Amino acid sequence: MTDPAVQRGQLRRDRATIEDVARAAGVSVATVSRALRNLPNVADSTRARVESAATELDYRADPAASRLATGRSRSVAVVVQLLNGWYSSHVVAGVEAVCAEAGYDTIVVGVGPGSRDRDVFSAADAIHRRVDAIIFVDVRVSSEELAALAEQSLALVSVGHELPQIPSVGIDDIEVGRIASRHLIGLGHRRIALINGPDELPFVVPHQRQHGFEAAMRAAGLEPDPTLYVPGNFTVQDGADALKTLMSHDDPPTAIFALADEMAFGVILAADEIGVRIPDDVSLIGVDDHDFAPVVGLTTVHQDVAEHGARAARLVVTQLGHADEPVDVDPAPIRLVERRTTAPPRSA
Amino acid sequence: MTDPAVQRGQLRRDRATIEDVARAAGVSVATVSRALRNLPNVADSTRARVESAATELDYRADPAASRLATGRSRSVAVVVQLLNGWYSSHVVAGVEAVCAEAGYDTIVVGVGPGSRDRDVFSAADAIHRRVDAIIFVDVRVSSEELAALAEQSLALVSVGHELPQIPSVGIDDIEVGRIASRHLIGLGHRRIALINGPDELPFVVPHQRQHGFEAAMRAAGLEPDPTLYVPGNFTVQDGADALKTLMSHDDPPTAIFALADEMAFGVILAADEIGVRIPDDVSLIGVDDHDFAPVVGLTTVHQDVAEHGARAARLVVTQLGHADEPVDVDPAPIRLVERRTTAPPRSA
DNA sequence: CGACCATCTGCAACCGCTTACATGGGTGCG
DNA sequence: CGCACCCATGTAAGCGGTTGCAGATGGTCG
Repeated sequence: MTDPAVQRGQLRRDRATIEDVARAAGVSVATVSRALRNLPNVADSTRARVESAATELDYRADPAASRLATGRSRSVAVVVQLLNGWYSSHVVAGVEAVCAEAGYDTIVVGVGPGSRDRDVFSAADAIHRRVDAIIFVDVRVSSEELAALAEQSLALVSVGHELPQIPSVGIDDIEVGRIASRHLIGLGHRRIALINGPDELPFVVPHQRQHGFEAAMRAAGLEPDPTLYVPGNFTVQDGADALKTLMSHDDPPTAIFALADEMAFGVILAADEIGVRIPDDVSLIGVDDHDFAPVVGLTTVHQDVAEHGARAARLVVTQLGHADEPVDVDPAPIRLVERRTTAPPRSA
Repeated sequence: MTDPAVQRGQLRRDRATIEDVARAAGVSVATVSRALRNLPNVADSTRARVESAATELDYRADPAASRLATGRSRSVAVVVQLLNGWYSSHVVAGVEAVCAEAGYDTIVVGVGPGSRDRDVFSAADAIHRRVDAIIFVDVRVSSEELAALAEQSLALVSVGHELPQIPSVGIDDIEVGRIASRHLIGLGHRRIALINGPDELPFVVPHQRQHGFEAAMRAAGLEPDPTLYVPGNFTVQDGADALKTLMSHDDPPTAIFALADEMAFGVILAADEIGVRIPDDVSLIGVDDHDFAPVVGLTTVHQDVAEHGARAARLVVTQLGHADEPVDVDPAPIRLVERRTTAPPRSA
C-alpha cells in the first residue's frame, strides 16, 4: 500500500529516544529518566530543562523498554467468560475507564464456553509476563491456579463472586434476595416464586440470592415453597419458559422473583403471549437494573455493574502501588427500584 | 498480604530465561531463539533438543524483551465509543477471539462520550508504541489523525463504517435498506415510515440505509414520504417516541422500518402501551438481529457483528504478516430474518 | 579553614531477546 | 584431491530504558 520500507517498519518514524532528550537538555540519560518520572534528587532547574526538552521533542518513553527494565508492564488483564454479555461488558467498561486514568492498559481475554475452549489456565498462561494484574469477572478459578498466578507476583481481584485468597468486589447477594423479597412481601404477597440459577452447578450468586429470599420469607413468618422454584440459566428464554411452568402450577404464585432481569424480560414476554397481566395477575421483580429494565418498567434491584469494574481496577491499581488512597472494599451499593411490574396481589 | 518481598517483585519467581534454555540444551541463546521461533537453518535434532529443554523449563519468551528487540508488540488496540454497547461489545468479542488465536493481545480503549472526554487523538497517543495495529469501531477519525498514526507504521482498520485511506469491514448498508424495504413492499405496504438516524450529524450508516430504502421504494414505483421519517438516536426510547409521533400522523404508515433493532424494541413497547397491534395494525422491521430480537419475534435484517470484529482482526493480523491467507474484504453477509412483526397490511 | 555531609549528576551494568555477521564443518563438483 | 558453497551455530551488538554506585559540588559546622 504505502511505502513498503515504511511498512516493514525499517523506517519506523524516528521517535525521539531518551538519548535525544538527554542531548537536547544537556544532561545524561539517567537524569532524564529520573526527571521525567519525578524521582527525587533532581534539581528543579534541571527537571524543568528536561521537561521542556521532552515536550519539545514529543518524547514518550518506549513502554517495551520500561517494561523490560522495570519488570512492570503497566497493564491489567480482564478475564471474562462472555465478552459480549451485559454484565461482563459493563464491568470491562468500568475497568477500562479507571485503568486508562491511571495509565494502565486494559487487555481483555475471553475464556470458557463461547471463547474457543480456552480455559482459565491456558489464558493465564498466555498472560504470562504481560500484565501486572488480573481481574477475573464471573469466572471460576481454582485455588491452585490462583496460587500459581500469585507466585508470579500478580495482583489478583475477582468481580462478581468471591474467589479463595483474593479480594473481590461485588454486591451482597444475600441482601439482594432480601430486598427483593421484602418488597414483594410488603406488598402483601404470600406465594412467591423464584426463577433461580442453574440446578446443577452450585453457583454462588444465585445461591446467595435464594438464601436471602428464604431468610426474608421466614423473617415474615412465611415458608418458601420449593415447588415454586424454577431453575434458569439467566437467559430471556429461561424466563419465558419459567413463567409458563409457574402458571400451570396447581396453586400459582402471585409474585415472581427472577434472579436476573434478563429472565424477568422473558417473563414479561411470555406473559403477553399467554395472556397473563403484570402486575395485575402476577407481580414481577428482577435483579440488575439492566438497560432495558426502565424501558419495560421492570421493578428490580439495581446494581452499578460498571462501578464494580471500576472498583476492581482501583483495587489493583492501589495494590500495585500507584495510588495510596484506601479502596472501598465494602459490597457495592444496591437499591430497590420500583417501577410498574409490582403491585399488591389482587386478593389483597 | 503475602511475603512482602515477593510482592514488590524482588523475588519474582525465577522464570527461566532464554539463557537457561540455552545452557540446558547445550547451545547458544541465538540458536534457542531461532529454534523456538521456527526460523530456518536450525538442524532438526537441535531444534528438538531446544524444544524439549524449553518445555522442561516451562520457558516462555518475555514479551517485553521481544517487543523491545523486534519493535513489534504483538498486540492490537480496539478503539471503541461505548465499550458496553451491544454493537461494540460484540465486535470486541470477535476481535479478541481471533487475536487470541493468532497470539495477539487485545487491548481495549474507550473514547468519546461516555469514556471521560478522551478523544481519539489522546487515545492514539496513549497507544503510542504499545500496539501494532488499531481497530476503530464506529468511531470517527479525521484524515490527519489517521495519517499521523499511519506514520507510526500501524496497521489500521475501521469497523462499522468507512474511514478515509484505510480498509474497513462492515455490511453494505445500502443493501440493508433495500432488503428491509423490499420485504415490506413485497408484503403490500405502500406507506412505510422510517425511524432514522440522528438529524444533525451526517452519520454514514443511517444515511446509507435510508438511501437503500428510497432506492427500493422508487424501484417499486413508490415515492418515499419524508413526513414519515422520524429521527432517532438508536435507543429504545427513541423508538418508542417515534411510534407515538407516527401514529398521530394524519395518514399513518402501515409499516415501519427502524434502522436498528433497539429502536424497533421501543416501537414494540410503545405499541403495547398505546394499543397499537403489531403486525395487525402496523408492520415493523429492524436491523441487527439483536440478541433480543428472536425473543420478541422481531423481523429484522441480520448481521453478524462478532464476525465483523473477527474479520477486522484477521485483516490486521494478515497485514502484520503473520498469516498470508487473503482476507475476505467483501461486505459481510446480511440476510432477512422473518419473524412475527411483519405481515401484509390490513387493507391488502 | 578543613572535614563532613547532603544533593545532584553521570557512568555503566543490566533487563531478556533478536539478528547481522563471523566461523567452521560438511558436501558437491571439477 | 581441493575449492567453493551451503548450512548450522556462535559471537556480540544492539533495542531503549532503569538504577546501583561513584564522583562532583556546594554548604555547614566545629
